[in-house]
Amino acid sequence: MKPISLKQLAQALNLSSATVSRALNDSHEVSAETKGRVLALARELNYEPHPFASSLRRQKSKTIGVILPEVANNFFSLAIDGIEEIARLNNYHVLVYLTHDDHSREVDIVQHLAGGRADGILLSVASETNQFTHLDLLAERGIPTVFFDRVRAGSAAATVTTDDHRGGYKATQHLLQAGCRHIAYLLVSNNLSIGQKRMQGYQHAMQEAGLEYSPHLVVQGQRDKAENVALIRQLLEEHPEVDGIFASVESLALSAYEACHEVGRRIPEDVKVVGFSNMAAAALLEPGLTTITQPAYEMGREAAKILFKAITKNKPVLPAQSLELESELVVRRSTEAARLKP
Amino acid sequence: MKPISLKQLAQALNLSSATVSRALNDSHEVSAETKGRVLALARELNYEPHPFASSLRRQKSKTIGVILPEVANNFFSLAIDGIEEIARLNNYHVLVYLTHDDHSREVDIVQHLAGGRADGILLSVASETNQFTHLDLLAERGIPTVFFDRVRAGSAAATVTTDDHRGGYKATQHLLQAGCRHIAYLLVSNNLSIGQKRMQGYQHAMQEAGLEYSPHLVVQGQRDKAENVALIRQLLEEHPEVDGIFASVESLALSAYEACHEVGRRIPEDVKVVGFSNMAAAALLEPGLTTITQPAYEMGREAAKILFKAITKNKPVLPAQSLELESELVVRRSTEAARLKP
DNA sequence: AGGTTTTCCGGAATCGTTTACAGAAATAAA
DNA sequence: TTTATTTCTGTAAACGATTCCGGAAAACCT
Repeated sequence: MKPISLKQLAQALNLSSATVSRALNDSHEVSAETKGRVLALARELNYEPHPFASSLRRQKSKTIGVILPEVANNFFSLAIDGIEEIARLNNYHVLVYLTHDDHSREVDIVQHLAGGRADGILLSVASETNQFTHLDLLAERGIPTVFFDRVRAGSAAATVTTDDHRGGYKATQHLLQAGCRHIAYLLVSNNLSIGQKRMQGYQHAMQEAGLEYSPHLVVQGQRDKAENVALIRQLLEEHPEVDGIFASVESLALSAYEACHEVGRRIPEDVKVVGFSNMAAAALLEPGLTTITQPAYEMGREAAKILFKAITKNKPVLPAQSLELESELVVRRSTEAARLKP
Repeated sequence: MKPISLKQLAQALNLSSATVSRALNDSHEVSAETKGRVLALARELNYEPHPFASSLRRQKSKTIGVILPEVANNFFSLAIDGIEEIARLNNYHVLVYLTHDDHSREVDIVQHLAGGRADGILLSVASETNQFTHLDLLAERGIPTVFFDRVRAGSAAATVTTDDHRGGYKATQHLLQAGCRHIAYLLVSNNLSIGQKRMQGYQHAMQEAGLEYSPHLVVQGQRDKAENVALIRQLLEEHPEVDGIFASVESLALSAYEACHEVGRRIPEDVKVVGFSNMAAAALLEPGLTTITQPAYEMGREAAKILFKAITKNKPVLPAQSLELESELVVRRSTEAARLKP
């Protein structure tokens, strides 16, 4: 019933548990012969060390914690995929926690993890989070932390992000080139790093084109999807001049599509849409959605790699290790310029 | 630097660690007064019990393992969401592992988890898996296991599934009603429970309509997406009579769309498509995809609930606890009958 | 008062490993 | 041959909690 313990193994071999432990850890101070005997029986009896006993003694959990706002989201799903891959290569385990963008939940989780359950943490902050005192605990405890995508503003830790400013700029510029003049910006939260940076890129492009930035064309989404559709719909009705929409996150791009349908605005003829997105089906939408696509899988991998470098070297992660990966503009029909009559 | 231990806490209070432990666990054999003192200082010093020490002694990991084929998939993402929710309510932690449909990986993971790292397991088997000896270990060790969606055929454990047979039947019947006569069936793996059951539903409906089942119209997908598109394309070219496609998993529905585009078959005029899917954007595809939608979030929740019932009662999960939830046919334009000329 | 039961607390063993320390045997050096 | 070194193994003390016992003090009975 219960798995076999090292002590039992030792008894069966007429050895002390110390020797057996050393043999299993391939220590140099045990003869080749006994090593062989131990390994043989261990394999035969299907022995494996109890993870927590080992963790307790070594003060290593062999586990990392991943804290995400949500997982029903193509970006985070792909990121988890990358993270799990690197963790597996390092023989580590992955605990996943979801904040659902709730700050107090984020604090709870971090506090729990700081208790020794994880050797390191990958974090994409909740949109509600604007206080970061809970992260000080991690620093005190010396638990390396890497932020990814949604990062802490002036953090002392490493971050893995995409070129959000540039992405916002590229998206907006693309809309401008397609002929848009009144471009709305949709974001999910004002105190989120990504929302701000992407917006700066948006403003930058607008300014460069000699267009003035209008706060009325900026819509901040809520957590509820139906509400977002209503908000965008309201925007379109109150501002019929809007001829372009830049959604800084995937879900808002979809809401924009729905809102346009509802109020009868055709994409791309009346309104052109571009959005940050990692949706596999972006090309199959009606019409195909022009996207700024982040290398989500690679971001997960890279963030995990940085974390493991810190864990294995037992050093804190330095901000200097931060990485900024490039996002890609994928042009599809949602931003197609009006067709010339043949 | 290091978190405070129970022993230190006891010392500071001039109490034995036994008493402090009991106080923290709200034992009846410690006076209200000392209980108060302990709790107060514990809170002040931000004490929390070391998870592994506690786990080691109590032989409870407070952790469940979730083994999935992949996470970049709307169904599994939603399921994780539900699982995490229930785990949190039970003060449990969630380890996530991905098999990428690799059997040997599944075996590895299960063996690791059987070592005591998890108190229970939620499993959606890899498509490669057709041997289940690795699961016997879990039974021996008394680790409760609940399968969900992709289940073991004649398993002795509980399962949470959707009415796959009925779903397949409904999908096919819907295509038939829309006028299809040559319906192709796409599945991901022949030894997967879901592929088989959904196919039975398909065959059932075909038979009921007096149509004969043709193995040539059944396509088994590979792991690679591009390959799937090619396979479906080949099907469409070799069998121009195909006027309906039923994709038993989401990714194949998308591949079907692409294949149709490539060979110039219009949906729904030439070919109608229906697929199992949990894509949020199904309605926004070109054309909107008719789906059989599974209650993925609820399935995750229910599977987790069953698991926790077993964990807290320390009983194995019984097959009798199995649950079959209803899937829903959501009709969209991809199966719209040919319009009558006005 | 004497006996019995509660109430409350501490000592020490325990969970299953790892590792500092020590010591015996074997080998090398003198 | 004696001494120094290497090679191997074992004893015991950790890691940080929980819990079985046992016992002192207080409270409850006659």
